Amino acid sequence: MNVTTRKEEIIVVASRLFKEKGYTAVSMRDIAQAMGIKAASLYNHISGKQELLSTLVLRLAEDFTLGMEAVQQESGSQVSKIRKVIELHIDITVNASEALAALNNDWMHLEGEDLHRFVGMRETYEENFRSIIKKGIEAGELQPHHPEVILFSILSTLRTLYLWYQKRGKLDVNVLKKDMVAVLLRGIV
Amino acid sequence: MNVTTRKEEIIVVASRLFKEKGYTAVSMRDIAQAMGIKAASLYNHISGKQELLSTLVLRLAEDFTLGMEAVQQESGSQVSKIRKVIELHIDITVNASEALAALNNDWMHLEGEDLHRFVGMRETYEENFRSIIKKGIEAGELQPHHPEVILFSILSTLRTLYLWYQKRGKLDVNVLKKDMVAVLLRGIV
DNA sequence: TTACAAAACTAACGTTTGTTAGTTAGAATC
DNA sequence: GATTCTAACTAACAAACGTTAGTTTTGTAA
Repeated sequence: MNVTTRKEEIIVVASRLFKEKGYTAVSMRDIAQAMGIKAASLYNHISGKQELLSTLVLRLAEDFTLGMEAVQQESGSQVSKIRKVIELHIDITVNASEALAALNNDWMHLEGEDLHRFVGMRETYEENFRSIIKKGIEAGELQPHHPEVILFSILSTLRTLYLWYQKRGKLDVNVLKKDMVAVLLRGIV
Repeated sequence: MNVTTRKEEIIVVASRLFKEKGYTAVSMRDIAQAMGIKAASLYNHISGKQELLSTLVLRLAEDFTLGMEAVQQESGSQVSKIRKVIELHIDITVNASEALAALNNDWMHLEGEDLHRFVGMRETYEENFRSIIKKGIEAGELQPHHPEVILFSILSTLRTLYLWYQKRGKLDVNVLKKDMVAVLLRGIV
């Protein structure tokens, strides 16, 4: 009994290469070489390059969607929901930092229904987040800034967290959560 | 006398395509078609695809470097320097939003000395920013959070500004500056 | 030992890629 | 009017691409 299938191994290797050079710049021969086999052998396990991308991206997109739905159904304040969203991003980043690169940079190379589905999920996600922020402003919990500025200030930081969170030594996840919540909610001055 | 050279037109078209699909996914035939000419004709004006990328990226990188040097030589508080950096990013974003995509996503496809130079410039830039933040914390101007968290929270938002600042209608540049400074410095609660 | 399935291989395919060479039409300069 | 320059063209190249077909090796179960 093997703990991971060969297919899963390919996906892991591919996500690492995609992170380094981007989906288009990585060839099937690159992926094969990184696994010590020939390109044609990959096709015993996967249907093609596109499957690698769509698996990586859509899996993660569903994690985000489910996480956001859970947050949405909570009963606390809007600020506490935002805190939950921040923690959601950090949790996903910590154990899927490679695949996040594909989600952020290569989603536009999805094809057909996969592309359509991803874009829909992303729009829904942003709309849910925007709704939390607007309610927070209405309730007087948040400063009355342009909601779009608030939304994308937070989201930009969370989305690119994968690029830097592991660069400088090991930031403990809980410390990171605490610091990021503080910085994103209460600022730095 | 023409106000822009043909070469400059190619660079503009290329940056637009690079933003949409990424450097590797854009072919010379794509660029040529977008200009209504054949791929081979491009070579009357440029030396190759790589020149397009390095021109786009290094030009912008120098803008950032010069801007940061100017900020560094100011005499105000560290917080006012950070405010200047925020404004610098917004100014560059507003009139070079296409090229910023290449700088953010495709710099790794630079070759040889160009790659080396870019990475050096980016490291210096981050180091200068980090230094401002550290001094700000020491001086008691900034909250004593992990400097790395502060640095990349701000930088992530500024670097991906090009992705969203023009999506929702026209945000006036000065309003945008004011809002972003407020959100990034003082938070949202 | 045989049988079977999993996972590798070699060889090749049709396309697309960036780029070069050589040519041509029109405008500017002498 | 002859010459030079600019900017387009056609044709073609070698290399790299994703993928397919058919074959061989390897490990497991009967």
